[in-house]
Amino acid sequence: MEVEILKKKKLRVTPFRKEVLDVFLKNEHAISIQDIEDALVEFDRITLYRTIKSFTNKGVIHEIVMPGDVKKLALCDGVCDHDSGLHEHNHIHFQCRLCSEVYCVEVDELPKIEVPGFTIEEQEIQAKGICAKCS
Amino acid sequence: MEVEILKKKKLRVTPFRKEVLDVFLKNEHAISIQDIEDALVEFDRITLYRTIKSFTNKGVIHEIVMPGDVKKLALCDGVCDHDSGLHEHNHIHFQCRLCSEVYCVEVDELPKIEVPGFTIEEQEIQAKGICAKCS
DNA sequence: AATACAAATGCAACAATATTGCATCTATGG
DNA sequence: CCATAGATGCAATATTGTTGCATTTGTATT
Repeated sequence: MEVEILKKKKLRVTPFRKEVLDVFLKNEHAISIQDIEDALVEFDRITLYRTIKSFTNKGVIHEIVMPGDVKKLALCDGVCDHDSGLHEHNHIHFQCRLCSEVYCVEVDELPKIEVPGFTIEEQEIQAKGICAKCS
Repeated sequence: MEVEILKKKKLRVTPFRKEVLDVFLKNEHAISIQDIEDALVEFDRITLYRTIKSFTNKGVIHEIVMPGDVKKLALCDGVCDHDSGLHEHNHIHFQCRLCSEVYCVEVDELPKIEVPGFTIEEQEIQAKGICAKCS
């Protein structure tokens, strides 16, 4: 599983990368760098940061920053494959007011915003409320 | 101007706070903490951080984090008045791909997203494209 | 299977960003 | 004008992220 994901994105397969990827695969919600550190038994912090950067650049994961919260990371759907900026997501980022977890939620269609004078090329939606589990 | 804003939000009026508020009033786009530091002649960095925190808590300003960019700050419309989380904005956050500036753009109506199982209470939209000036 | 080489790792040092404690000062309501 | 809660300034420290460099490892190629 981890191997296929890495190979598909042309990333070299190493034990450490598989471990990091495992942490993402074991969580259905977005995780913080601290969460990853807690899940790993022994690791080098610098290598972790570089791994995260590689994963982000190749579209394996993407960053999510909810207002007032630490940066979180989540697996991409498989369509992301560029080096910076917003990714082509068909999902919104949702944070639950009760459990504080951040989820990437699939939506059929994102509404198109129109703003006079501005050309909108990409957009992302961040929402807060109550998640399915806490309802 | 600065005094009214501060008093309305029940914040004590000090020379430093007026200076910081001035920096916001002089920019029509969101600014980084670095931008504020550059605009001030002599200041205490810790006091600046605390001022920003007070302003944010009282809804004078709000944080904007665009993917891959540093945190930026912008004045609130006047409707924000709570201590954390998303604010009740009627605008979207827009970053220009060319000049990199971040703008809060007023929109008549934000589209409502529906997600089965999730109760969405607040939402924020982040967009990228070309701004009015760079068009 | 051996090899060559680009890429990843691990360590040290450091840079940027943000917070806490505490003593002092000041804006504001009475 | 005074009392005092809140703001400031300084020192120390925490958190988060980066860079350089020597060494190791994964992968494609022979």
